[in-house]
Amino acid sequence: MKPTIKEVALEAGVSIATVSRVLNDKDKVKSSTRERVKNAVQKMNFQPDLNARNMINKETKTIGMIVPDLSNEYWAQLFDVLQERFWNHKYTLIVCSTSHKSEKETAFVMSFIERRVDGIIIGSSLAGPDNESTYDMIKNHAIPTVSLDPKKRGMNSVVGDHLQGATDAVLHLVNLGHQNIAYIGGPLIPDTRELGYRNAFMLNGLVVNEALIKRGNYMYAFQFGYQAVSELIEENLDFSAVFCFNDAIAFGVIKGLEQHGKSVPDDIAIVGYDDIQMASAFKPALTTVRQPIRDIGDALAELLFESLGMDTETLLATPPKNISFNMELIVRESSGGPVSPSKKT
Amino acid sequence: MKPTIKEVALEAGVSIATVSRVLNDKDKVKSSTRERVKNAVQKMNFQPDLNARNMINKETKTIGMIVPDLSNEYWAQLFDVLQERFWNHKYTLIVCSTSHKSEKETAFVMSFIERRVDGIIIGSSLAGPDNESTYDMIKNHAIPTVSLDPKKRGMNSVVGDHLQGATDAVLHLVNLGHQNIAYIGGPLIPDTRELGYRNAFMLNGLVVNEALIKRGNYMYAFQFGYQAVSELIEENLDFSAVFCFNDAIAFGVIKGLEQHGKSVPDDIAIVGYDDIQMASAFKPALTTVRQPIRDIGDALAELLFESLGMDTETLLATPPKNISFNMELIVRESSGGPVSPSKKT
DNA sequence: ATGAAAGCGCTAACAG
DNA sequence: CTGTTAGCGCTTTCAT
Repeated sequence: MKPTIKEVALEAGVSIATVSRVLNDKDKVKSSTRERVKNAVQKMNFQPDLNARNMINKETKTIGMIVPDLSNEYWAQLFDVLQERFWNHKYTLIVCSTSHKSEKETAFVMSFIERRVDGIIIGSSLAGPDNESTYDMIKNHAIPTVSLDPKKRGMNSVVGDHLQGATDAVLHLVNLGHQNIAYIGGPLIPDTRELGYRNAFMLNGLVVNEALIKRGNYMYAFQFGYQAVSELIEENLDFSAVFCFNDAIAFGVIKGLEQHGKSVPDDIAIVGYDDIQMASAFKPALTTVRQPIRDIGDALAELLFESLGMDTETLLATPPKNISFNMELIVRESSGGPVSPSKKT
Repeated sequence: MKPTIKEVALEAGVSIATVSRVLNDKDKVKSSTRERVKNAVQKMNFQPDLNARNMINKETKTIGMIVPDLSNEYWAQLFDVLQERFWNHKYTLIVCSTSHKSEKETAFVMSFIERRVDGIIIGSSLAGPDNESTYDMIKNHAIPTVSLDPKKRGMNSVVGDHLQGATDAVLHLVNLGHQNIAYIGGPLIPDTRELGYRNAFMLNGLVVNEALIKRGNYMYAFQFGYQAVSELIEENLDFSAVFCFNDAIAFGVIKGLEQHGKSVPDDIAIVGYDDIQMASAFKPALTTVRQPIRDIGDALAELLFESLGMDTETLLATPPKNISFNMELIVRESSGGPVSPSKKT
């Protein structure tokens, strides 16, 4: 058995209170006794039990985070940024990946509550009836939360302005002369990127061909893109460009296109979203929309820390903050650019 | 404040012991009282505090996992597989990403000990003096551990047979007629893949040109590959093929090669390692060595559960198990194949 | 079948 | 400065 504070006290010939004191060095302790205690701690290889501590402090120094898919580089990187931030404040970040299954989200939140996490970060945002109760649970337990989705039920949120990002992306394609632009979406509902897609059409007085929109609650983004574009081709639809929900889907789309003898960007222009590492390396290099992950992570952490410092009353009374970040269109080969992203109608 | 068992007991008009009983439905409780308690629980939205429970049960239902880099798809996928397995057994998996910094490994292990995790999974395996103490700490505290590195200090381990995998990969290149094969390694020391590389040379009576080996403790695999191959070119070295530690590096290498006007596989043949999703989509499609992630994850989980069920004495007395998995060479375009992987000298 | 009471390992008053 | 004591929220004997 691991040694407890009692054993250490015995070894050092002091009371457990004194041991506790040198451990937390709050109260004054005579330096000679302090030394004795420290030696005992060292000798017995003692590590205080964080859980026992937390029970008293009414906090767990733990943050729970839910993401839709950790294999997605965007989420992996965001996690990295956040883990770093929280670690510096002695918090442990627990991630749970839902693999786009909404029932899991609820289960994860329940487990977070059982574990008494100090805060929650919601990265996924699936639709469905389950979720209402999920958010209610969080509200009921008054747990500081930041969502990565816009204005979700009065929660704090940090979001990319995907309406702007998607609009820019599709505008770029329109400016290149494309009229029949397909959209291969993600599992999000509602999807701001789709809105941006429609917005770009509206701005140009164009009409969206609904048949050119594919949505899906997929498991593997890459495969989904591959499959969706294959359907588009097999349905004999006329399109000269595809805007994709994210880069992984875009890669799948490109692969699918090539498999069907189409070349990118000569036959079909492609724009992705996220600007993951591989985007610039891919052949053709991917035109995409870059998310400022670091900034998003920093803002998120800051917002959560703010809430963490409040008592329940203040927390409940404070209106949620919604922070938004601009997205940047990166033009590369896959869209048949280069064209300046600012070159609007 | 969240309701405690006391409040529930009051509400239901029973003692806390009874509430505890229906919560764990161990002892017999009259069905009428059980109902009353259940209603109270429901009404007050009560969730028992897992930490308080764990304090008594001497377990935390938590497993700590350390990986070198979560943005690496291999680790992300392995985490996914493991999270699923452990979740089914009511365990929470905490991942920590070291970003290849060995000091972090020690820090994470210490935090795991403080949190009294029930088990540890070590995915990274960095060299350096720090690590000795890290492993000693785990040993001292008698925490069930499975390493993803071979035979590390008498620990359980589940590993891919990278000696075999790398040997096959390089043999493939040799069979294709290459003699000057560079190796761009990873942060691991010792590195079995490098050994496989050397082994393939030995098997063919060839001599390794040490100048063609690049190693590095990098942050971003892709960039490292890019940079390493650029150095190779700038140093004016003669090589016609590159074997890479992983696929992300391979992509960087290909990018770097193209940037210097070399074409893959016509000028230079490339073989990667891992077979991540993108490998088949990349242009040229990447010849690589596939790791059986699912199998590795399953074996790992099983091994850890086995240890979890032992008392300290048995645990310490049980000799470590070392499970190894075969790797599979997947021949695609980047090596200038196709050649059957079994076609040896 | 149920309640009272003794802790789990630790911190935080409260006395000396 | 340091020891004693009362809990944190829960499980688990031991009685009843």
